[in-house]
Amino acid sequence: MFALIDGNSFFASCERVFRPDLWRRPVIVLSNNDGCVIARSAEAKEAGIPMGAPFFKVAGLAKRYGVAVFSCNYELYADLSARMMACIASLAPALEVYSIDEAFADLSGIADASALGMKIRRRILQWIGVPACVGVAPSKTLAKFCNHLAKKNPCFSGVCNWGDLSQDERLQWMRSFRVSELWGIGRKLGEKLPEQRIRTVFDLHEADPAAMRRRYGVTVERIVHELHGIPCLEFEEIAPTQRQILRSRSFAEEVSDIDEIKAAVTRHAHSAAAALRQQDALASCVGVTIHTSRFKAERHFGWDVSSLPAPTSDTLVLSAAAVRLAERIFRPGMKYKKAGVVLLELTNANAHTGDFFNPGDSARSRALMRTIDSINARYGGEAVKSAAELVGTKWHTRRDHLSPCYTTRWDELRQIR
DNA sequence: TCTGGGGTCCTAGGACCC
DNA sequence: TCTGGGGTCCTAGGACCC
Repeated sequence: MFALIDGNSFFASCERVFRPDLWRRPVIVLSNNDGCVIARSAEAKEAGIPMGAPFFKVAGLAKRYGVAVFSCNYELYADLSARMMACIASLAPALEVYSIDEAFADLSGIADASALGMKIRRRILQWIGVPACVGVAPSKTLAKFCNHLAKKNPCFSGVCNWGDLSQDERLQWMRSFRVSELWGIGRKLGEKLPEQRIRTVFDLHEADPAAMRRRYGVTVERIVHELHGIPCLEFEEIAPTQRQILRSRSFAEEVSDIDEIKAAVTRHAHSAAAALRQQDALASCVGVTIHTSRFKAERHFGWDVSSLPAPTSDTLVLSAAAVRLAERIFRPGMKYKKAGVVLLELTNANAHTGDFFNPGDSARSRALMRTIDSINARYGGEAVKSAAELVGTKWHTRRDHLSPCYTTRWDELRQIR
């Protein structure tokens, strides 16, 4: 049996943890650069604010309903997420962290899964302050579906166990949900399947797996099996190693100055390299993207990659390569809105065999990186950075509604008088 | 004026091997 | 000279997830 534990409106709930005055008010959280709505409390959904809407289009609506608006405070969400995962791990035998707000737990051998689900939910609410729902079922897809039921239907009190439902109830619930709401069915399939008279989750459950495979590929065939309780997706307690690391951000304002582009690219290279070292990996290849706005007539999507002489995790090597690429793809006179750095061809640092003529990172380089990482861990992610990053401010990310990092910065602790 | 960021998997087709 | 059968690797593009 699998359980899927999922924080409700997670980012919005995180913003409420230290703000009891917001417990009944509508809350929304915006994407980077205050671009789009990416999380909404139940009250904000009721007010009619759509998911993914550009903020400038719903700002009037938000004001009218007294919605509390927040810029994305990823540092806060990541810390509360880690606490939530630790809390689940204190009760569940094995955990697969699926995303920042969700985890699968392996409940094989648990006698009363519903009772455990209730306990997990209560503990997360009490220890972390975030409401969560639990779905329990013999496959991941059904666990997702049950979690969805628990979220939408108060009759489940936050925990829905497939095993507790009669066959009639199961079919009834499957008939009442559109196929497009199912995990693994996205926009395209959600449009294509109804053309073949597959409109509800029940219709897909009744479909012939072999025919589904022929028409839509192995992914849809697996979903059909999973709906019958035949697991096709494995429980992955140990996350597979990442294949690429990407850092990119939109700019607050358009940028035409190559030095500001280089400042942004340097920042992203620093951040990506830190993530690389965090997972004990080396990169053999680095790529850079610079984009003008998608919404303007005159456009340029610049992109190039270069191979490094030896696999490395040295920020200075990676950022120098990234800056060279940026210089190569930059077109004078274009107004850029976004830049990114991607690290590719990742390998495990501990399994790496050096090349006699190209030994890669020196002991001196590794010691320097360790020192930078430990200073940044203690004093904040950008305590040590390249002087190149000090150029300009247009490339910075807009974050006009940022909340304090209540749990990770001494000077932003909540004060109570 | 203002429109996010970070990932993975699958498939088809081409190039190449014996 | 031409052909059949079996295989791998790489890439681009599409689709999906949160």
